[in-house]
Amino acid sequence: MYSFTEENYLKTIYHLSQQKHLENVTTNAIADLLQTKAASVTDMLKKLADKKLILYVKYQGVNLTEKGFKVAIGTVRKHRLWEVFLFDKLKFGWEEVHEVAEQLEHIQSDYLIDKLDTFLNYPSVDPHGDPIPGKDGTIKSQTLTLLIDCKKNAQVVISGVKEHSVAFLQRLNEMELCLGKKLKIHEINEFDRCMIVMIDKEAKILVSNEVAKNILVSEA
Amino acid sequence: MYSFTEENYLKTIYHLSQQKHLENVTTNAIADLLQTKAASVTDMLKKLADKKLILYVKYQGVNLTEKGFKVAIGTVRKHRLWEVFLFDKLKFGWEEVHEVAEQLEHIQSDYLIDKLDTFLNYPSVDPHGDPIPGKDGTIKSQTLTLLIDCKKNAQVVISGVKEHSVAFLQRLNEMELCLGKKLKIHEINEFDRCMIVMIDKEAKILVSNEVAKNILVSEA
DNA sequence: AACTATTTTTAGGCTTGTCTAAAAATAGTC
DNA sequence: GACTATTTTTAGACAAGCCTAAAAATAGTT
Repeated sequence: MYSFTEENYLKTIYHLSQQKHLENVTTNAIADLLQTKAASVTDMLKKLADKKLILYVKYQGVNLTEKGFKVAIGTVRKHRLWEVFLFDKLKFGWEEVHEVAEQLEHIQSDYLIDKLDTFLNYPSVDPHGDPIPGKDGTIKSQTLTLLIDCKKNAQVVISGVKEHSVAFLQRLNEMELCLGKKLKIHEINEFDRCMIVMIDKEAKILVSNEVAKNILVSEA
Repeated sequence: MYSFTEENYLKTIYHLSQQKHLENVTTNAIADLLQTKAASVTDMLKKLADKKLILYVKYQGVNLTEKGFKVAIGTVRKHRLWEVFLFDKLKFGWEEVHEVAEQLEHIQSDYLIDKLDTFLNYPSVDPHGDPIPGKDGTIKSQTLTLLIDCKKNAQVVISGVKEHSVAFLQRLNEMELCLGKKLKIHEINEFDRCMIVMIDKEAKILVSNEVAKNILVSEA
């Protein structure tokens, strides 16, 4: 099995390679995300390369191997299943689930994860709308649109968020925006692209373009 | 907060001091339970003493301080709540819960444990009948009797086990004995003290004295 | 009280994962 | 193409936890 730290590195490399398709993941990018120093990252990259979990060329960044990808995707699966548990069952707020799931994702027991998946009734997305990889490592990713890119009078459902910070999610809580809310775009301001949006055919609220840039929607 | 390892040492010292009342806990006893070497234990005892978690006198064994006791009892509380979760919600067998709970007990989040306690509806015992310490560290321990010490015709309820090994618990599974089962002692053999016991007023089964020595019961 | 067996501690070393400071490689600019 | 800024790697060190082997303390026996 792989250590807490190894799983975290692999998961981070996975997330970064998702963001910047094709390109190699850089040492500094990993250090930033893991809140550690570049020198520490280099050390770990050598060890992960020795274990054939990544392809590492000095000064050229890294990519996951098939083997490393499986570990990373497994960690993401565990993380997101635990998030669903915390949100659905323990009634955590969606801004609270990430931190605790960062710990829970490293519990080592495939049996546990199978049982948890069953208990949660095989969820397909986590509380932020991110897809949960299957046991076999496949991900069903829906193509979502940014709210900011929607046209006037469009009717949509909130299906995800691009930004995962606690501050942003709390901002959405204050506006009573959460996954599954149905929106109709009533007006779009020409100057700053802020929107006036109707929630559940009732309240009209103002959504700043900064907020709208980070909300993912699908057609209603 | 305290590390995974520190919590394990404190929990072990707690369990040992429960067993052998009054007396100091010895280095070797800790090493045995934690499956490590005496030299490693001595190292850690010094560190725990520096942090005022234990009272340690060279060659004389250790005792928990108030501070160390709180950490230990907190870890036991977390362990047993997770066991209830695994058993009640995820449908683990009672012989399967311990191993995974050994990992889950080290997740750091008081908020999580509060929420879990609520979700489980404030259980007072774990799947083996052991009491779950309260948030304040108090334990309501019931005084239970060993099945072997019961008299003929006694009517009792299985309320705990003295032995926690997987092998023993599986043995009980085979005999369909579990927590809450009502027993009536039909006969006690004079020679080897094995018992013929009626389960739920139906099946009569033979319980060896080795098994009866490790089952805790309360009056029906 | 002395001798032996057992327990516990010390000493020195190893691994994992981290750090700082300095060196080397790469990228960007004139 | 040379010079500078940035990124990355190397070198050496440190803390946590563990180990083995040897020394010291304690306990048990006669």
